[in-house]
Amino acid sequence: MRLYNSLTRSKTDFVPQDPEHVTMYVCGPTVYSFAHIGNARPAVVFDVLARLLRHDYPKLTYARNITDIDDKINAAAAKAGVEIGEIARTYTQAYYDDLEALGVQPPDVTPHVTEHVDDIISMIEQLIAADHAYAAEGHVLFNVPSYPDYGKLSNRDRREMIAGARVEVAPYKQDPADFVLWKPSSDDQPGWDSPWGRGRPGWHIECSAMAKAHLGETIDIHGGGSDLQFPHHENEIAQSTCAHGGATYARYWLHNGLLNLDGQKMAKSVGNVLRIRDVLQQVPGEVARYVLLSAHYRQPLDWSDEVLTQARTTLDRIYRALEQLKDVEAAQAGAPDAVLQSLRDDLNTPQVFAEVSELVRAANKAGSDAERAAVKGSILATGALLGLFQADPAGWFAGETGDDEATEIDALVAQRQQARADKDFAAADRIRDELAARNIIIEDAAGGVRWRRG
RNA sequence: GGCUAGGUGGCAGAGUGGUGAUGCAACGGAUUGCAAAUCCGUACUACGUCGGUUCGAUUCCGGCCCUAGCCUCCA
Repeated sequence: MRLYNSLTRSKTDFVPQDPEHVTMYVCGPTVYSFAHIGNARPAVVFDVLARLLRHDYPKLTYARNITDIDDKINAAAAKAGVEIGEIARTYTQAYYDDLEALGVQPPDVTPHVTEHVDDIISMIEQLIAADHAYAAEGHVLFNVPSYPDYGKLSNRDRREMIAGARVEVAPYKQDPADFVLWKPSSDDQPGWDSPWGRGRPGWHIECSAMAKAHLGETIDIHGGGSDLQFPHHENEIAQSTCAHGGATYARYWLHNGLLNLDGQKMAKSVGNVLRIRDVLQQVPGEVARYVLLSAHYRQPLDWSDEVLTQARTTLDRIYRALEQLKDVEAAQAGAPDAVLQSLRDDLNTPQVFAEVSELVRAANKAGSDAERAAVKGSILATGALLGLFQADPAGWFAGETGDDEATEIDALVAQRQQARADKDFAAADRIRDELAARNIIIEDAAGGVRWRRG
């Protein structure tokens, strides 16, 4: 498997430190509001990577955190007049629900910051003991000059950053680039007792502490959005490396490209957010998932109604082929080599979709039962790696149709079939028009009639 | 201003130093009671721009233009 490592800015062979046990950590959300579709991209992309790693290696431990201590959560709670925990719980559950709808398998571990405050405190103590951090006015700060490699991941020169003059200068900082590991809480703010008084962790330390707690000092793969490369991941590297006596923190850094809406990145801070649940009102989760995988994960992805429509059309075509094969038992052959090779080439999902379309054509042309069984097995096995194509085809085409309505439609379709058998095409077309008016499209396939939502 | 990605046919989107993926849309044909679907085929003179290297560049190198991201919270 080859992966593009942001740290070396090159595609390299992936060699796990322990081939018997691969470890991966992905930055999860801060739960202060509903997740938007851009937040879904890393979840979906790294879900596919996790599936591939499980396919290729005997064991994977995949951790994706929930950041449930954050000043934005505090602000949301204050605004809503509820406890912090309630905000965190509400949006954590919403995140789980949204991802489930997108076919994302739960990671092996979902660490919460609130459960790791002790780990955070002890890591900060280690950093202070090693002279990489210092306490000042109730804060604890990481001393950036103490780590000469700082800036390596984001290819940034410290002096130039300071020249940018956008770093916050605070009187208690020894160096303008120093960042907060721990900060004091006022009485009305959530806080935890610590050697430096009652306070709460800064933004970056939680990932370092949780990765260590669940995956050890050196992890194989660390993923997240490209906007986290600096400062978040840079700071994680500094903290973890310095706390662990120089041990490598993450061996492969993977960053997904951002999602654009109207040519601009989608972000809560920009205000052009499209929530996952808004998208799910519009299309099935699988359509959204297909769109998220339709561009290479490192490329920017423009979200629009057009790409949703195209994804739906493509999935219709795939499910149509599977529907034709519904009476064929799929061969247990696994995904085709071409598919595996494409996925192992830095997760080239667009290439995989090209291969899927070849499979679909082969399915539509297949003459023998053996061929049909083989190609069905290939499509389903490919889909299992992508988290797609696993739905029941009839259910896919019925969409949101209720059982009662489906029964009624089935009856009308049967009537039309009888009319056609009687060569009463006027009656048959009348029924078809009637259904068309309800946005139901009839397809007279070789093996029988099929109907779908238009 | 610094750093990092990109700029591919009507749209989406891979990829490659020399036989121009794939899907959608378009067009023609087969099939069909008619449609839809499916299959076959065609086309769009596709690779931001100007130079360089090369027998040959969309693919390598350099300049320029443009876009997005990061440099501050952000997936």
